[in-house]
Amino acid sequence: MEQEYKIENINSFELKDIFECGQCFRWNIQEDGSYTGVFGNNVLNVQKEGKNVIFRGICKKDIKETVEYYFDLERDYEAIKNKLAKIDDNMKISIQNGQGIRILNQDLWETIISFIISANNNIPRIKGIIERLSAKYGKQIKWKNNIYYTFPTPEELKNVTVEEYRSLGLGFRDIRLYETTKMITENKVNLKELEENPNTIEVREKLLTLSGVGPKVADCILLFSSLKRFEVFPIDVWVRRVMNDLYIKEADEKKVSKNQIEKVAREKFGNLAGLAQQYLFNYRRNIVS
DNA sequence: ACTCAGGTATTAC
DNA sequence: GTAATACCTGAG
Repeated sequence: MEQEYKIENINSFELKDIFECGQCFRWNIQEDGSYTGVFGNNVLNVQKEGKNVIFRGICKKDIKETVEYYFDLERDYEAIKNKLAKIDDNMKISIQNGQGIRILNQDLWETIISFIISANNNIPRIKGIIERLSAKYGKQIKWKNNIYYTFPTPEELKNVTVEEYRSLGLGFRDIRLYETTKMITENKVNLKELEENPNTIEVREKLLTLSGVGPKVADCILLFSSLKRFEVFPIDVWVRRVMNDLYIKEADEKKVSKNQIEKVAREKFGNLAGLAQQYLFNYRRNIVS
């Protein structure tokens, strides 16, 4: 049913920072600068007016609760930013650049599949693949004369063949999606157990058994899904670049080892490494484009 | 024509 | 263990 919810005088909430910091793929900017996206069985438009935010759309449950959970509104990002900004000037500048970042509570299954698709791929193509996947196998939601599609559940992908994935433009990731879906529907990996396990090392190990999930994708899943592990530090080409530029300063960034980067991240950022990564990543990407 | 993009799996030392 | 290599696809 259609609902609306407004929050006045909000801090640490900027649409561009949240939706374009690399954590999600299904939010799209509209002509008026607002963003519309699908998550769970909901379609929402998010609009910022001054210091107020307005959420409108089709929401299965109570919109206030839904939004508070998904947008991580309970967390004190001001406090986190203050803490990180004290570390050094690099963090200070990065945070200034993306002060409105929030880490979304995204569905674990959707995050797993999305980041498998992200491997050695670019954002426009990742988004296109996910939309086609949803349009073909997800459920329709109608809102304001538009049709949106939910992200397909494991059951909805259960009988999809490798060839069908290939036809959607998955490329060499087709087999990974097929195998991972199979592992999950056959309960080789139990997502509920992962969500309930407080041991990050164990959860990570389990994620790594999934086809197409390596260290980087596993860390993205840990950080960007409802698993919400802020201590992990996903290292992709951009993070490698920014960490080398700011801290390690090796002439050839490709020679910097992953361990080296992880060590610096742990020492500098501790259990907030994931958040620090997000500010740095966002900053480095913004100064290029 | 050729490189590159949010890496992973496989193979070879 | 660690290094090298192939890999769909489409945009620039």
